[in-house]
Formats: sequence, C-alpha cells, structure tokens
Amino acid sequence: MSETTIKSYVRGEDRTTEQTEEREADETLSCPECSGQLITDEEHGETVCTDCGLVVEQDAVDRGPEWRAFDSAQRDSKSRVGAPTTKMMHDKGLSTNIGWQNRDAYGKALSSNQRRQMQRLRTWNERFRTRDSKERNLKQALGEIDRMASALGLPKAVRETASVIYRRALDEDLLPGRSIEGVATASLYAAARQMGNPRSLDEFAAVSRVEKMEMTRTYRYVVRELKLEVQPADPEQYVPRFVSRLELNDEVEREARSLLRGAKEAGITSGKSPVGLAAAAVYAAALLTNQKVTQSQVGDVADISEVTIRNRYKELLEVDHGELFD
DNA sequence: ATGGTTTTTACTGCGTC
DNA sequence: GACGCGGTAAAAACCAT
Repeated sequence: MSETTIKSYVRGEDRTTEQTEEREADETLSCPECSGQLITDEEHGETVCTDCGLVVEQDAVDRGPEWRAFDSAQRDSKSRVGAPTTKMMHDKGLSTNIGWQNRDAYGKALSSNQRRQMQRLRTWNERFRTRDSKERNLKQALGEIDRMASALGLPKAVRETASVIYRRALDEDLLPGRSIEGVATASLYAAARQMGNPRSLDEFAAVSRVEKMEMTRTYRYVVRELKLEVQPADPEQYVPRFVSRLELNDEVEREARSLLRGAKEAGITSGKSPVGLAAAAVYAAALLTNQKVTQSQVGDVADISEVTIRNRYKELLEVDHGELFD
C-alpha cells in the first residue's frame, strides 16, 4: 500500500476554530524557520527575519504609481486610470459583443462581402475575449494563492510553482466545472509538497475558502490530468515546524529526524500518515532528550490524535532498540 | 460498491503531583 | 482530584480494487 497522501480528519468545532485563529496570528508575523520577528524593507522590496536573516519575501511589488506629481493639476494630467469597473459582471462590463444576425443597424441584410467580414470580426473578438477572461481568471487565482501562501508562511518559490501549475491547469481547460479557488488551493497544495515544504490538508482547509472534500477532489483531478509528480510527503519535512511551535530546541529536531530515518529503513512508515509519524517522532525525541511535552500538546500542533502518536512513537522506539541488537 | 488498512473516538485503569 | 500516559474496542475515514 502506498503512503497516505490525502487524509481528512473530523474533530470538534471549538478546537478547530480556536487553533485557526492562533495559527494565523503568529504565522503572519514570525519567521517560518526560527520564529523570529520579520521586518519589511520597502526600498529593497524584501521581508527579512531579524533573528536569522532569512529573506522570506523578495522583489515585493511597489504598488504606487511610477510617476510623481507635485500638485493636483499634475496628478490629473499624469494619472492614467479612470472610474472603477464592476466585479458584478464576469468581464467587468468591458468586453464587446457582436450580434449573430447578419443585419445592419437598420435591420437590412448584409451583403455577402459584409457577412464574411463580420464573421472574421466575430472570430477575432471571441479570441481576444476568451484570452482576456483567462487573464482575469489567472489574476484572481494568483491573488488567492498569494493570500493562502502568506497565511501558511510558504516561501516565494512555492507560490511561483503554484502559479505555474495553475497556468497549466488553465491552459488545459481544467477549470470548467471547478471553482477557481478550488484549483488555486489544489495548485498551492501540490506546489508546497513538490517544493518540500508541505502543509497538511487541515492547515489548508483553515485558510482556503473551499471545503476539504472539494479540495481533495480537485487536487486529485489536477494531479492526474497534469501528470504532476508529487511524491508522498516526507515526514521529516514537518518536523521543524512542530519543533518550533512547541518551543523545543534543535537537539529534539535532530533526534526526531534520526528516528524517522530509522523508521524508514525499517520500512514501518509505509501507509502511515506522514504527519502522524512526524508528530510521534517529535514527541519521542523530546522524551529522549528529557524535555517535557505532553502527547496532547504535540497532537494539538500537529492535528493528530493522541492515540496515533502513541502507536507511532511506540513503533519508532522499537526500531531504535532493534537497531542496537542488529 | 467493497474490503483492507489506518485513524479517531470513547472509555478504562494506573501512577504521580 | 486532575493530569499524563497506556491500552482496547468499535466506529469512521481513507484508498485501491
């Protein structure tokens, strides 16, 4: 049986909402690696961690105009934008439609030459219009991807990968019948895993506007249609985040990683939830290094039940002891 | 749709602070 | 007595067939 790739978990409403708020509050402000404070350097367009110097975000967009105006008259003459468009219409009311009746404004039939010309106009109009609609679609999706990525503390490279995946989905006409948000979420989920920075489905569900069921459906669909190569998440990839959220030190992280390697060697990881494995490894590592964490604390940050942690960590320790006698 | 595997829920007993 | 931990049984969820 293959490694678990998709799981959904049912749990109490109160716990879920409570955690969501906590998570969003500290992840938008702190460094994903060391939890240090982030500062934004406007001039260089970078967001940098004050503790470890990690550049979390670079090439940020300066959304101001590229011109300068010193009084209102100059502003009027230099500004190139007009009244806001409406989002109520799918094309913001800006596209052109060409009637299908081959008649002119007076209702008279067109000559065959004119008809041919109109046909050509219709063709090209349609081409530009669909292209524009794809652009708009893309823009909205990229905004959504950006929003979720920053809520989850995912680096720029992941967003770029996600946008590439989304573009491909769009080009291959995978969108009809599916929501933009759903495909955007699926793209980001896949990208995060491809880039070795996975987030669990529960974490995505917390920041996405899409229900988990649609997420998994869409994700599967996109992966299959695009033939994306997404290898099962490596449990080790979850370790640093759990360790930092539990405020444990590097020693625990190293120990947890080595436990996971041992488990992988012993082949007891197949079919098990990577998140559960990582959580159990962190718990076991904390015990081994004499640091106090409870199973429920680990379970909370990892969104895993205590029973699963118990089962996994028991197996991890068995492997550890077994190796001594090998 | 079904069956096999994994995870969760719920409940219990034991030891410790 | 509350808490952390370990175990079990049954239910639910997931995935492949």
